[in-house]
Amino acid sequence: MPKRVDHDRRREELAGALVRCARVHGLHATGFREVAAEAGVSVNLVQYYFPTKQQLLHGGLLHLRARISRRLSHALAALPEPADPVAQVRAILVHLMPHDQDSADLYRVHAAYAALALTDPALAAQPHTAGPDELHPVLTDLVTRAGQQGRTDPRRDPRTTATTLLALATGLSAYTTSGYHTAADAVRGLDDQLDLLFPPADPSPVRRSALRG
Amino acid sequence: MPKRVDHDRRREELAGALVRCARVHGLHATGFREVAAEAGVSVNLVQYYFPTKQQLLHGGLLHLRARISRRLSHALAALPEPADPVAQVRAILVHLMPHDQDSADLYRVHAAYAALALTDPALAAQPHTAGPDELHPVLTDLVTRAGQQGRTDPRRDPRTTATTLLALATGLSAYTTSGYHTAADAVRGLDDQLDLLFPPADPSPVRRSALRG
DNA sequence: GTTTTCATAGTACCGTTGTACGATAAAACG
DNA sequence: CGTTTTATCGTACAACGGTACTATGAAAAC
Repeated sequence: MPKRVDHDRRREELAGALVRCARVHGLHATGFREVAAEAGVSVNLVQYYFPTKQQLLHGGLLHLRARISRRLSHALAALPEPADPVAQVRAILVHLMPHDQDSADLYRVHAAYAALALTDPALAAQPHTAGPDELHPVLTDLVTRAGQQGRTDPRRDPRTTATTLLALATGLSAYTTSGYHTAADAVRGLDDQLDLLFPPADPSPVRRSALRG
Repeated sequence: MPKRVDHDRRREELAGALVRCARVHGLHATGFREVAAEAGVSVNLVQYYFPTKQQLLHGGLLHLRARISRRLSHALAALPEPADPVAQVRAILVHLMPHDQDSADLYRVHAAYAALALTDPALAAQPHTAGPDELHPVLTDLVTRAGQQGRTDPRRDPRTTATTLLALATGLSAYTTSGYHTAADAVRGLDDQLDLLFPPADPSPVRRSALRG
């Protein structure tokens, strides 16, 4: 075997194996032995790259976040060019939710990390474990831009709208993952909310005025 | 010690101890020994009432659900008499969210159960583990009643509205529990959404018309 | 060509966990 | 009063977890 190995690459492989295990048996039940078996290497090799379990878990979290972030970038890049802020908001939220097999797996494990962080201070100390820390400003900015284009009620606080949308996506994702409804239902719920917040410039009767006057 | 003991009572006590432990160290890290120590009894006594760990976990879940349900009933009973459906919806959702120490603990452990159910088929098989199974019809009914009173857009599907509200409450609760924002912020977000869905019969300028025509 | 370094493997150790077994005091029952 | 039941306890056992120690073949360095 060669002497020099790309440690980062190897860590990525092992972190991928960790996520693959956690997706099935859960994060708490995934240890060195399972990861090693999944990756097809010895137990000690896992320890060679992740000396302690905390580092292993941390590596898995980094891997997870990188994959989610990559998916999000692709989704945004695939949007048609005249960047519509509402469409961007929708793209971000939809691709945050478990809408296909891959994203369902990612969300599942991410939820497991979030649950673990509730009681594990070492994980909670890691930035971006579960919260919308870095996404919230982005959404706030997009919502603000949409407001400047007159797409929403100017009296609404964009930060509140961003929080609401993120929380809704989170809740809908949780229900999808629990099997309470389908991914399509979740997307429908999200679109419904987007229509409510950013009413389409429609020739149809105005949504709300029907029940006034 | 007396010969006859109310087993159900004892089980409640032990389940309470389980929840108290899980609140701090997490559900997966809570075993017979911690529960026994928390309850001030021997390890074997816990096993006497919950022979296996699955039964112990199941007992804790039942205890949890009973307490949440009791809190909800009290919240609904405390409402002023001419039952306003929107106020009832709000009461249900607010008291589902972690808005004080007790409900924060309950939500925390409930979230741990939900996370565990994602990978533990035995828990997932238990009804009402995490989903809004029994609350959704209630909310749908209340939203329908609100619609009959002309409080909301008649074109909206009450079931969709109920799902949205539940998912929003879930997401806001998750962020509160993760420490991303305060419980008051979460309630504000919920109230904002309720105002959006059920605009107050206001003398003030109509919310949405400001940006049309 | 020898020596050092490095990636990998096997195995062993110790703590913890769920679970089982046996013991005991007290109450109930005859 | 004796016996049986019952709530409780202490201890033990087998398995599994993370972690540490040692070995080994191969590449690199000199």
